[in-house]
Amino acid sequence: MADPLKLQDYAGAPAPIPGGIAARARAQAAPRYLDGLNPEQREAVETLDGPVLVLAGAGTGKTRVLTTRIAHILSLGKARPSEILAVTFTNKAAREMKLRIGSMVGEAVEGMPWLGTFHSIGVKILRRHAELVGLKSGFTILDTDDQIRLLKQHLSAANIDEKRWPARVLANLIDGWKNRGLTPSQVPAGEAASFANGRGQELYAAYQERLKTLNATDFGDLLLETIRLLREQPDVLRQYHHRFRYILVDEYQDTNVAQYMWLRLLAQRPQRNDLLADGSAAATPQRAETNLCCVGDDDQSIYGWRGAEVDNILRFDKDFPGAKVIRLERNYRSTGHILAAASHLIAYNEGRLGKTLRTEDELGEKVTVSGAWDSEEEARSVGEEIEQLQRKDHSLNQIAILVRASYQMREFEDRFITLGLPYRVIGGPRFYERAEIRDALAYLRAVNSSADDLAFERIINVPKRGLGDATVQWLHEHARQANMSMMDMAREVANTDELKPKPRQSLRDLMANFDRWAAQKDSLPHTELAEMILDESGYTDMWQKDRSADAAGRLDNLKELVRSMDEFENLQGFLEHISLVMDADRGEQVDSVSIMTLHSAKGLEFETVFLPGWEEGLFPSQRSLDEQGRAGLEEERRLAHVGLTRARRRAKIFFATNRRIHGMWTTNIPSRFLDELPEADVEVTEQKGGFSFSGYGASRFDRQESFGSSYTTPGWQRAQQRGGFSGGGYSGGSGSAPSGGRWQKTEIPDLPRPRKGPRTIEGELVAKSTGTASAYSVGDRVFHLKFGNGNVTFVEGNKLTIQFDKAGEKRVVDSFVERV
DNA sequence: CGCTAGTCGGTTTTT
DNA sequence: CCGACTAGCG
Repeated sequence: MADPLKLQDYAGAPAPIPGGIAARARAQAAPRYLDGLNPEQREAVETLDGPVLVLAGAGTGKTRVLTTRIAHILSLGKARPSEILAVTFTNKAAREMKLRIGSMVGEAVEGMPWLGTFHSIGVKILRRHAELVGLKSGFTILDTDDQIRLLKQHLSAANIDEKRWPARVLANLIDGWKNRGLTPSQVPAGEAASFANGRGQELYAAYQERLKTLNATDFGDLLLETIRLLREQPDVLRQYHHRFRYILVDEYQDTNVAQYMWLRLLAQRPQRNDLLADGSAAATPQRAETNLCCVGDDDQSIYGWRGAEVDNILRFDKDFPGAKVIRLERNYRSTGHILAAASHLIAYNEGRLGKTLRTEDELGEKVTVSGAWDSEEEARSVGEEIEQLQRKDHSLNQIAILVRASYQMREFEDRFITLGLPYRVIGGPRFYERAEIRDALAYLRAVNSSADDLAFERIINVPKRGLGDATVQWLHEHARQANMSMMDMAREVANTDELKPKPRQSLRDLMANFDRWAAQKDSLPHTELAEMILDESGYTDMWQKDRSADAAGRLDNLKELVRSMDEFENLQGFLEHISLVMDADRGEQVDSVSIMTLHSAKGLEFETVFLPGWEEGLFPSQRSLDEQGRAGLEEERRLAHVGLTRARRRAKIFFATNRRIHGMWTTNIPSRFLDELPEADVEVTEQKGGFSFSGYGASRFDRQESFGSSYTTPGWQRAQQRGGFSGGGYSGGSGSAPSGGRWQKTEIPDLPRPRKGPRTIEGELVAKSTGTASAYSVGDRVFHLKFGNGNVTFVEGNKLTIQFDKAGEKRVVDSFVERV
């Protein structure tokens, strides 16, 4: 620690006398960090003893309460930084919390080793006591990809047809069991039977067995094994009970059963007598208290589908008797109309604790609802509105488009590319999940430990070096028989004539490389080692030769990876943390519109939020309804609530009558959520008398005959053929065959619709053209970030028409391309 | 072994 | 429509 003295100062001593006086003195000085908290927030910060549940509605200062509470504990000397357990769900949240605590208490935050995600804290505990659960402390953590590859091996070993019973499905099943804290023997018979004719449980058990031999865990084990450890080793449990004087949990509504069990073990301390074994425990009066503080919002629980149990938060006061429940209902984010709309909507949910959000802000703009004929027009409207805002000097960084499903994004991307409107897509594959990163890591893992079969297998033929399935299979079997790692087996067999000459030579070269790298592992700085490995293995070369659009990006990612290794002491340290902590937080500084899913928007806020796709079937998602029934609907509604409450000043909802999903045109009716918005806070735009606010029976958004302008979209043409949209848009028929179902997919034969791009939008394009001649001319070879390489075929002002090698013909603004 | 043409199946995402 | 995965050929 950089400055132990300062740390001591904050921490105080457990003994009551010096800390007490100092604390009182500080309290009288009315610590500055408490300034500006409202009474409820203050109560949440100052109620330190016993279980506390803080129900923090959207925008009510949840993180502030959490961080201030920690600062408060520290400055009162109630606990040392190392005696506080603070749990979040994501690394991002943990980082942010650390940052904010740091800004209040300074370096003391560096002494908080127990601030992190459930998983990272689980690892920390497990590494210390690994032998007690049958692991060695250097165990590796497998991610989903490794997990699936391992399961594939098991499936083929068990002679199970992978077509019928995919490894993916089994992985999900096992994950689900682990989320619920179930070990193989605890899996309910009925569920185990659902996979491979009742062999699910057996496979789960075999998989766990295999993990132990590999000295590996998957993500679920990080929780499950910790639970097992704490249950089976009372001494260890006592040690942590003693250590953690205060426990704080963020986003409690997202906890799953395993996390809940984990938490309860740590938080539900035995009564005081049990603790008196330790001398210092007797000295402090509240030792036996469960100083647990959970912060969450049942109305923002949107991860039920991956095991989160809203129930955990709903019954908190039963689990922790005497719990104090504090509601934070003053919203500091959104204007009146937005908040009213969101509150009214969420009130339709039955399973909730119930909060009433208030704001002292002005009413502001009403939430707008706009209809569009199809998703293309929807994207066009959103684009126009954004450009209007842009003209009024609104920052694009303060604008977000929040969609239900990621396939909705493309439409906006296409449109924004045409307009030359900068945007960024948030989410998508995360940094460490990208193939190139995983490959690079596999090389490093294999060099670091010759026992890491999974890593070795991943890169044995990447780049292609003539070591295909046959060779890998051979190595696999023989390594297993000889009870040695694949790498060791490979090293041996490379010098015999058991393999055909070609693979043998390849293998020999590869192993020579590995030996050389391993020899330099300790002498060379690990970043240099990494660069060397990536170069000499031919991996960098492979991407440099690749001419696809994302190859450049991948090379950047690799550079980024090597850069990020700098922060670690050595290769070992880097690899230990990488599997848990690696995520791309490379904040683009360019002013741009954010496009993301509603899920990934949780916790964020923007001045203006666009919410497209509010249609039955899409939002609420039909699948959610089918699979989860009412619970599914309520979760979708919470998602809508999350979406609306992301907006500070403007929320703009859209729905499209026609949408192309997977190449099929579907006709949808407006979302029921639209009917659940309060009339007084909503403004329906861009319709000429079509919408009548007729109460909740017949949707007031159902009737759509009256969009005035002329449209050339397929949906419109189809509608005209059919004679308009009477009948509420339910019918999905193509005109010939009658359609039964409401969500019937309808294939439209290729109508003579205008070619995508130029024609329908010519007017706008010309109007926006800068007039200055483009620096490009016909025939130029250019590179585009999204579309890759192509040739310019037409130039008009700053707009280029480009024939891309892979993506086909597109029209883009010239600032989006560069010459190659 | 590696490439390519065909099939299949497509919410939401963290660790 | 578009990507991921596989069977089957060179």
